[in-house]
Amino acid sequence: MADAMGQRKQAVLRAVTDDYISTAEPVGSRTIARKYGLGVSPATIRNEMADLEEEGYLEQPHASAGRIPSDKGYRFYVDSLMLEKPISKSEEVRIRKEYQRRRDSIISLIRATARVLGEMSQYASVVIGPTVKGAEIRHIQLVPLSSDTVLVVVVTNSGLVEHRVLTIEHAMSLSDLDRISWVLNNKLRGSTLSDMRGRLLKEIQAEVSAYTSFLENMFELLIGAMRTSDTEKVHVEGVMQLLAQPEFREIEKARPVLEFLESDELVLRELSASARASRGTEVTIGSEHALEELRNCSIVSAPYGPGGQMVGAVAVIGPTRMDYAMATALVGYMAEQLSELLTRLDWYKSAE
Amino acid sequence: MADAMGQRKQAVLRAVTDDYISTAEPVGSRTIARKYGLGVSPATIRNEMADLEEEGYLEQPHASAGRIPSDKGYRFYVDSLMLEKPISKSEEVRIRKEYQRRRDSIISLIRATARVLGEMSQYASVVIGPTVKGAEIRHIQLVPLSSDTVLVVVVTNSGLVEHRVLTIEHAMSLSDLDRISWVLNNKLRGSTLSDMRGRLLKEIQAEVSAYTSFLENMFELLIGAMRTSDTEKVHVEGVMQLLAQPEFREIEKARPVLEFLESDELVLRELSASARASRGTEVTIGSEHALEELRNCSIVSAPYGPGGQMVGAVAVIGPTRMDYAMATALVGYMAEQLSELLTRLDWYKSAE
DNA sequence: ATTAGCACTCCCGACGTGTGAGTGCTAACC
DNA sequence: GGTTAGCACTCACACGTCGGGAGTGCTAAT
Repeated sequence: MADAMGQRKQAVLRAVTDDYISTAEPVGSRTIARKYGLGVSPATIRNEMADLEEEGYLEQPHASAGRIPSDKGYRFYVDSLMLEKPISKSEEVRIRKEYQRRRDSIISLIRATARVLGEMSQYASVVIGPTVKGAEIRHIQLVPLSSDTVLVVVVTNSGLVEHRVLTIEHAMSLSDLDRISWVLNNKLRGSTLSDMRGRLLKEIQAEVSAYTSFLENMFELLIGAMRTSDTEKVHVEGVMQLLAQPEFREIEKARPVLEFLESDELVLRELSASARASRGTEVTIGSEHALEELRNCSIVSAPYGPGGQMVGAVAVIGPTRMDYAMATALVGYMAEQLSELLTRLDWYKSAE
Repeated sequence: MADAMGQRKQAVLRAVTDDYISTAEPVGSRTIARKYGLGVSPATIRNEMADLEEEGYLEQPHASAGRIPSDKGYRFYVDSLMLEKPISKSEEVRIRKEYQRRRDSIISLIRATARVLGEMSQYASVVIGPTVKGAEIRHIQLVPLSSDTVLVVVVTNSGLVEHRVLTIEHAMSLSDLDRISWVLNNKLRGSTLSDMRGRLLKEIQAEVSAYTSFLENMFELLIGAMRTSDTEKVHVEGVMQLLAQPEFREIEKARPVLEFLESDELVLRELSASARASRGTEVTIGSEHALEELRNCSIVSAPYGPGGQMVGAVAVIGPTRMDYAMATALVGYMAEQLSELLTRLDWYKSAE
């Protein structure tokens, strides 16, 4: 923090981290000297390592073991030491192929993203589906279900489809519903759901005055729905791979993470920050997490969305001993590709 | 199988199974004699147990341990020995409350079902969402997304909403799409998706002859979509609880089940039989499963659907040492409640 | 500043052993 | 003949001991 780290010390920290990431075993001075050509003896490495430990970059599981990086060490590694590891041509092809096949709905895309990310990273992956909150309304349709229920279907500009069942007091005929649908569409097309309550509500009520209370209920429902629907959009894959990692072999260690991943609410809260901020790929390491449950994990996340407007996030969750170079490259690429696809879906100029 | 089992032998088998289910420890003759008032000495119990073992109902983990039920033993227990354990009033209330809050869409219902089932059973739960296959079409809507894509939204009688993005060759105006939507609705309302290809396709093409190829593509897409969409409807909850069970404490034991639960395809294949057959609650025990991965598990499943027509299934997955009485009661009740809710949504007589 | 040498620490697996739970068998009992 | 008491036998498991090995920190020499 205070003084810049010497070149060799950085090399040692990088070597320790690289080695620990790939072997999961504490690494000793001898190993470093042998496998990484620093041209100095183990004793010298030992001195450097002792310094690094004192400064908080390394730690020792027990007195006679090798060193492993601390969270601070990983942080420095990610920020300054890590060598870029661009994704391979074959991976790229695999991803494109997968996306080619899943163009038929946004949900397919999201699910495919989660799956591919999980398989390729060998960690757990999370994808937060696009939020409806700020989205533009493209179409609203009322469909009668039973004598006292109506289904409200909303389509947004990015191809999202939300629907809710609305209970009504008085039976309404098909033509009534069609007429209301028609008015709604004319008034609402192009505005966002959040716009709905104010001015527009009044205008619409004026036009179909017979159904004031129906409309009020509907808006209430829709606005409420948009708030709660988010938790239904968390997609998790690859939990198994996470359990295959040596740090999670005893279930007691894995429990906190699994509990986190099982709770859509928690996942959403944790990642929504990253989804909104357009900071690009972001790494959060162990104790940097606000959540106690994640102190043994790292998360690599990136927001995505059409044309720079971020609507969701993709992420990989693994042990702090994660292959950060691979994960950042992969997450970044997936977010980029997904954004591009969404952009292509969304450039219809509300003509006519 | 051949001869009816003596009363006392049955009592012993029940005692062993009950005890093992609640303690997860092999149970010895002494325990039985003490905890379950059979009025005979341990030695007598030992003789009975030796017989039961010979007949294949019990087995011994190792020579000096107590007995545990074999799969055959569990089967007999489930079929003839198990005492009914109806769900408690408070559980009932909890379930009703939960359902009260989730009436706003079918997906909410399904998810709530999975969650409640998981929490209450303390095992993993699976819910297969309703299939669109045989459902009646209530509404079709075409919504333009970009200049070369159209979103097709289909609403079915049970309130299911499916949507797919369709790529088109020539740009189509909003009014064109509206007109086609209108024709489609008139023709298709009330028929099922499977009906679509034959007669109806021709009729519709005659009416809007300008868009022959568009319609063909759309039908193709929809029919394909309905086939593949199923795998998107598997909801799993409570994997954590499964891992908390003593038999899955070492991850190696849990891996097969977890792999099964992670693969929507496998889950669907395994449960779709139970979903279609209207046999009611069904129990499959360990080696009775066709899948090798499930040899350490039991599944309690029941189909659900509106008015006797089954469209999906709910299930609980646990170790073979599962509390079958609780699981069958719970699964049965949930399926019943869910069916009732769906029935209520679906009695609109296509008036007008 | 770097390195060789060395004593020291600590984890880990192997081995032996005792204990306790539970069995099967045999012989007595009703 | 079914039931029971008694007893020897068998394992799994927990516990303590004991080297071996890996890796360190320190000191003194280069």
